[in-house]
Amino acid sequence: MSGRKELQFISGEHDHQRCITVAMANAEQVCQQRGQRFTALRRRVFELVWQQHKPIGAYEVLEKLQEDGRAAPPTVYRALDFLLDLGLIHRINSLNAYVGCVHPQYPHDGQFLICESCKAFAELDSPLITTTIEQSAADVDFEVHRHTVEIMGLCPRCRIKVCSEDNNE
Amino acid sequence: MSGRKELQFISGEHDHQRCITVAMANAEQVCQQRGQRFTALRRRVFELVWQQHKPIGAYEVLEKLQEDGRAAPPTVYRALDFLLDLGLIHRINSLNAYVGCVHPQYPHDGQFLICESCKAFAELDSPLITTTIEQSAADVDFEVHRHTVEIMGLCPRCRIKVCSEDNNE
DNA sequence: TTTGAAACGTTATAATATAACATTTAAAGA
DNA sequence: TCTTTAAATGTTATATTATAACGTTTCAAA
Repeated sequence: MSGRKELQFISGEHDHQRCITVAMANAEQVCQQRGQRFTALRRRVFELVWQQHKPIGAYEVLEKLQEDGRAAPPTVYRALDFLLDLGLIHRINSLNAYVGCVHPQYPHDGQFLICESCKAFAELDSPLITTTIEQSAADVDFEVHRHTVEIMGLCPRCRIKVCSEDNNE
Repeated sequence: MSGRKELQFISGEHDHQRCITVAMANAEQVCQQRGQRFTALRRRVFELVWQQHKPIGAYEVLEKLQEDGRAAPPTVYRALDFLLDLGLIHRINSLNAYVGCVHPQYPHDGQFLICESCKAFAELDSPLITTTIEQSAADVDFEVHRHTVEIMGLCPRCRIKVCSEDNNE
C-alpha cells in the first residue's frame, strides 16, 4: 500500500524531468492512436502544464509561452481544449486551472485531491467513488455522462508541517 | 423509495412559489440563528436564485435585479458570497452558476446532479458518497476539508424524452 | 442620540474565455 | 512534384466572470 501512496502525492525531490518525459511519450502514443497531430505548440503547452505537479491557469501558460515569442489567449485555449478533448489534461473547475492527466491511456472522470496549503494535486480515479456516484444517481433515475470530484484539504506533507508548527507554538 | 425520487428531481408542474416560501423561511431562521442580517437585497437575490430549479449565473441575477432599479456587479457578488458563506446557496463550479440549497439547516458538501438537456439540477448530499470520498482520501493520507461532486447527464424526464424521440426516428 | 461596524453604492479594472476572420502548414490526391 | 484543401495557428477584438478601492448609508448597541 505504501508504494501506492507515493504514486499519489509526489514528493518535491523526485526526478520530475522523467515525469514529463514519460507523460510526453504517453501523449505521443495517444495522439498517434487517435490520428491526431501532436504539434510543436500542443507539445509545448502540454509540457508547461506538466512542468509542476500543480494546477496551472491558462494565462500562466500564456505568459510562459510568450517567453518563446508572441502568443495570444486563443492559442493557449485551443491547445488546452485539444488536450482536454483527448484526455491528456484535466480542468480543475474550482480553480479555473489545468493539470496533466496521470493515466491518459483510457478515458475516465476526474477525481482530484488538491492541497490548500501547497497547491499540489493528485488524481484519484477511484472505481469505488465512481461506482458510488453512479449508484446514487441510478437511485434517482439519473443517467450519468460524466462527473468531477474536487476534494480540497491538506496533503500528507503539509499535514506534517502544520502539525509541527502547532507543536512549536 | 418513489417518494424520495420525487424529492430529487422536481417536476415542472409543482407549486414552485411554495418552494420559494419554504426556502425563504429556512433562510430566515438560519440567519437569525447565526446573528446575520437577512436584508432586503440578500432576500431578493436569494429569491432570484431560487426562482428556477436551475443554476443561475451572477450576471443573470444582476439583470433581474436591474429590473427593480440600478445595480452593479459587486452588489450581486456580495449578496451571493453572503449566501454561500451561510450555506444558503451553492456554487456549481463547472457552470459558474448558483443554486439554492435544499437543506441549509446543517453544513454539508455539495453534490449535484445536473441535466445537460434541460439544465435542471438536484442536490444529493449522500453520506455514502461522502464516506467513500473520505475513505479514498484517507488511503493516501490526505486530510479532507471539503469536496464538491458535479455529475452531468440526463434527468429522468429528459431520458424519457430522448427515448421517445429515438423511437420516432 | 451618538457612534461604529456592517451593508450597500459606484467606478474602475482584473481575470478568464471566446468570436471572427486572416494566414500558414502539411497531409493526401492528382 | 504540384496542387489542393482541411487543419492548425495568428491576430484583433470583445464577451464573460469577478474583484479592488473607496465613498455613502443604515442600523443596532452603547
